Amino acid sequence: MLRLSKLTDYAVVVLVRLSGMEGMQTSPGIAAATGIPEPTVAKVLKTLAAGDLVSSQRGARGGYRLNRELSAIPIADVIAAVDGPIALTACVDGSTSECESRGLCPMRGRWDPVNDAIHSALSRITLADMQAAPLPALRMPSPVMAAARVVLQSAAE
Amino acid sequence: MLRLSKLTDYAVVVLVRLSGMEGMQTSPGIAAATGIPEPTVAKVLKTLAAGDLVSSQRGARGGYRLNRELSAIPIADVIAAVDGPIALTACVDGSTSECESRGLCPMRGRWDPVNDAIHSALSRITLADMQAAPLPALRMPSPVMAAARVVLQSAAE
DNA sequence: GGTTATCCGGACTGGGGTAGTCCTGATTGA
DNA sequence: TCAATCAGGACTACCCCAGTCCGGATAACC
Repeated sequence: MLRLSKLTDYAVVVLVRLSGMEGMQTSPGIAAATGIPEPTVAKVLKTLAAGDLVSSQRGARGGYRLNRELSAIPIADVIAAVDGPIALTACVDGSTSECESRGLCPMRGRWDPVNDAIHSALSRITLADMQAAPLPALRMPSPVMAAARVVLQSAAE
Repeated sequence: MLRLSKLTDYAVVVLVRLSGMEGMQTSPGIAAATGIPEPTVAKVLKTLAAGDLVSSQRGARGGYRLNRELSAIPIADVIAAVDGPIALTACVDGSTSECESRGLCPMRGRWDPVNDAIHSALSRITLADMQAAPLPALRMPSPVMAAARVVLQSAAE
């Protein structure tokens, strides 16, 4: 199974939460709203700020806010900010360390097309594509929406 | 960084090696040819046999052989055989365990489009695409091939 | 039928990486 | 000046993977 760090999952949750509210939001506030432990939220936000996805404001009444809309944030950017460059193996992510069986390995560099394919796939999906009506305080204006929610529910379980 | 288990990388090397030789091959033989430790090769081969990518033959003069040609093996199959189902997060891989912040998490099931995109990207790339002329005993029939090798070399480093 | 070569399945362990916490300092507004 | 908040780093505990090892089963050869 391809594994994504849990922090990336948290990052998506946090970013969606940020987009849902006006103005600045503090990490304790986001933690309370999402159920993610506060120190972890702070860690994620700091990482996202370093990746230029959010801006921070220090001091009293400070907090974080989104730099771009969700639809302008491909999931690849989030993964890159939290987990580093997108690559499947250590062999091909630009590391300079030598592979132990370098002289015999017939696969050197061959993962590149795979990495490219994944990167382009992830670049085409934005957070807006992943976003849906927030589950808490859900409004159901129509039976269609209710049906949609059932589908989403079962897909998630 | 998306991480692929090292075993998957080994699996690709082993499968390419299997395709390069006629008849049965033993795990010690493959280990010697690839530089991968013998117990690890055996482990990979057992996993691949369970995934129906290779067939095994017990007893003296036994060994392993490919079930299909490289061009008929998408990399997605290899990953699925070695690492399990292709999914980015534990949330969406069919596990029955509950997410700790289930009621608040707005992302339940939202990774599905991402997983689908990655899966389809990986299904389009076969081992034949990743294979190239084996580096040991390399033949260079034309300057074009020599130039190609330089490109592959630099891409791998 | 015995011997040899090989695969099979599981258990075990050490190391690396991640998640999560904590602390100290810097910045800003009241 | 004080309180609220972010910044940056260090630290620890835990989990998972990589790699090894062992006893057993199977098949070919002599």
